[in-house]
Amino acid sequence: MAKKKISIKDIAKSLGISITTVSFILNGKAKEKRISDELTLKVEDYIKAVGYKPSHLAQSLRLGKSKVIVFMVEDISNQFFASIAREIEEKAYKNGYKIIYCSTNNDPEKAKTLIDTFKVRSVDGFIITPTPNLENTIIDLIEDEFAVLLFDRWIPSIDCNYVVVENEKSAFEATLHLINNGCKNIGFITVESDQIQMKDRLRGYNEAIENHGLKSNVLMLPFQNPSDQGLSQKIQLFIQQNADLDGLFFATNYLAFEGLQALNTLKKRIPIDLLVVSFDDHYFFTLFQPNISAIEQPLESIAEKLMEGMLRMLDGEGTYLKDFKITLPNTLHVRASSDAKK
Amino acid sequence: MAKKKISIKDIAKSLGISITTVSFILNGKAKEKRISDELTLKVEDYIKAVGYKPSHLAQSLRLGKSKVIVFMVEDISNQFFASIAREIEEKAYKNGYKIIYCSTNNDPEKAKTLIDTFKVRSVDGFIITPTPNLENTIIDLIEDEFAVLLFDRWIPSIDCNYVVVENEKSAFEATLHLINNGCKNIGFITVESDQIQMKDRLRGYNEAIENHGLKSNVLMLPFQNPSDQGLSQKIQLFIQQNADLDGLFFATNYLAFEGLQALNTLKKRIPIDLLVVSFDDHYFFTLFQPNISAIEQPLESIAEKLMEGMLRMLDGEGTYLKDFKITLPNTLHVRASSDAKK
DNA sequence: TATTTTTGATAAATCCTTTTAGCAGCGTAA
DNA sequence: TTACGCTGCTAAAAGGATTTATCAAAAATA
Repeated sequence: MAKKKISIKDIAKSLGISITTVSFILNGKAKEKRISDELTLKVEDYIKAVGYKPSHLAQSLRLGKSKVIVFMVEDISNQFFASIAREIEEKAYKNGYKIIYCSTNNDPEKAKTLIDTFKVRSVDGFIITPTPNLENTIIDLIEDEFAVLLFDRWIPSIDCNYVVVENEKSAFEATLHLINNGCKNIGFITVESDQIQMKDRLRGYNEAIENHGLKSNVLMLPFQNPSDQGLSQKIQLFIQQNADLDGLFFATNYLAFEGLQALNTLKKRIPIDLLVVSFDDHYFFTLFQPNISAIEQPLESIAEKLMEGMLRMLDGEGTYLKDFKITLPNTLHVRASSDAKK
Repeated sequence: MAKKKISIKDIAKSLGISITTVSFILNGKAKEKRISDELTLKVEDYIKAVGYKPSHLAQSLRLGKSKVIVFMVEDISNQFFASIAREIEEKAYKNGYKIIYCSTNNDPEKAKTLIDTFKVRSVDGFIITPTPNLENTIIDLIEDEFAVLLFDRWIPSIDCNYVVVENEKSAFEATLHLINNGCKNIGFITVESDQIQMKDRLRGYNEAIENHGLKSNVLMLPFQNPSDQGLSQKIQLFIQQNADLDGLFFATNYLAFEGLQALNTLKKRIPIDLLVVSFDDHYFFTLFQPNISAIEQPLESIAEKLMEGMLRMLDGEGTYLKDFKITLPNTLHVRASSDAKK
């Protein structure tokens, strides 16, 4: 027994006036369009009484704006992305926008397909963690005047707005922190990937190492699904082959988790045998014994900046924002795992 | 320089035929509507050549279906919900549906507001983890002939389809497992909540306890944001006040994390001093030393069933599914934390 | 040849809104 | 009296699709 949805036309008919008048009143243009106060009030009362709500579909069709933003990440079940999703969602709803999400799995083909799908679904904007080889798709998007914002990584070769963090600087500082705590042989464990944030982290590490005349020692793991097997074993092997390691820096938290397993298996004691620090802080790092030092990305600021940029594009300044290329600072949390005084 | 979007009308004009014909061909009704093969081919070629894609907005408006499903959970940044989101998303896109997500924070007012918002946005279906006091809102939803599916918890007082897990049975079995491993005094740590899944877990625990003539020992923590402080201290106190505890059963994983902190602080050794088991398995439980036994919910099956139900409602059987009230079994993973033979 | 059927296509209504252009009616100024 | 401006409201187009009802021409039947 579904209540038939009431439309603007029904209201007009019931009140014996025109659709136009109702629409003007609905959109707060009564004064501007010289609708009498008397009629305005009458219509407003009636609308409230019947609980009329305009159809957003029809509005979108008419106005060419859907108030939908696509949030496309590598994997929505990843804690980092899920947390940002949560913040974004909050801010979007507050401003009358909805968020549709999708995961690329870092697969360029899937990303392209998804973007194509959404282009024709008349969404207004895209917040994207780009996969490799996505340049042209993103260029098209911008040319088609969609609002586009990259985050987590950006694409140097194209002029597209983004919100990222200081990967290089923080990696530099974390490495420095290990050095200052007495490490002479620091291993950097990362993942084989074109992702610019990963390259930046490696660069930061290498700079600090070189600055102090140390030897770079990098384990580059194949890019694969975090839940895949074998990562831990590979890290184990690396540690065994480099008996003189006295520090480990993990380029992201899931590598650290695997690494901690490896250290456990090898009966290496943290921070006695080795100091440990990781990029991407995680609740679990404070649960683990000893607590693991980590670089925390400012999730809330990232989300804030993303929505700020989106809203500026969508609600006013148009799809091109001059210089909305934002790099946010991280926070290094020093915990027991890298505290030599322990 | 945005390419102007091409519409069905443009195609008709370019080809000198009617909109109707184009539409019929687009919808695969060429044969049925006796459009000649020759013309059909010509139109299809043209459509491919210009890369025309129909406007989903217009289709939705016309057909009254938007191909959008709302996924409303307590908190999308929670690993459990995020993981299911990921699975749902995958299956939805495969079937031409989009997923809009939102988090209620378990706040009934926020939930109602969100549902109201989406009702007028003409979404087709709702997948919901209900907050308290949501009965009437959900009844309205069903009366308005939206496709509705509850999950994680359901509402006994209303006839609404759902997908949940065997909370009572699994809690019973986990408690039994502790008993069989020699526990005489098992503490159950849960959260003050009307949520039916929490009540069921408590009931399962109590049944097993009573069955074996043991004493029920429940710590009911106030419902609050997991990141709030003080949970760990409260658990600590509980453990100290019950010196004879030899087993702990956590009703959900974030309580276990807090509890593990507490045990750490108190220098309690697992599984020597206490056995530990938790509801809701988590990656960290296998990372923690010793590995923590836990009950794993079948995420993929849950997502599968949810989408199966949704699709049946949306693509055919209509909004009322007879007896789609599904309870899925969990898996108890016995690990070092509850293995007395250790 | 006259009538009916089939074939191949289309006009127009509909979904619900926004917005431009315009229409009466009335008072005022010339 | 004529012209003009203002007031209060509305008709109709547009946005992009689907679908019902209809129509002309050709083919089949009587």
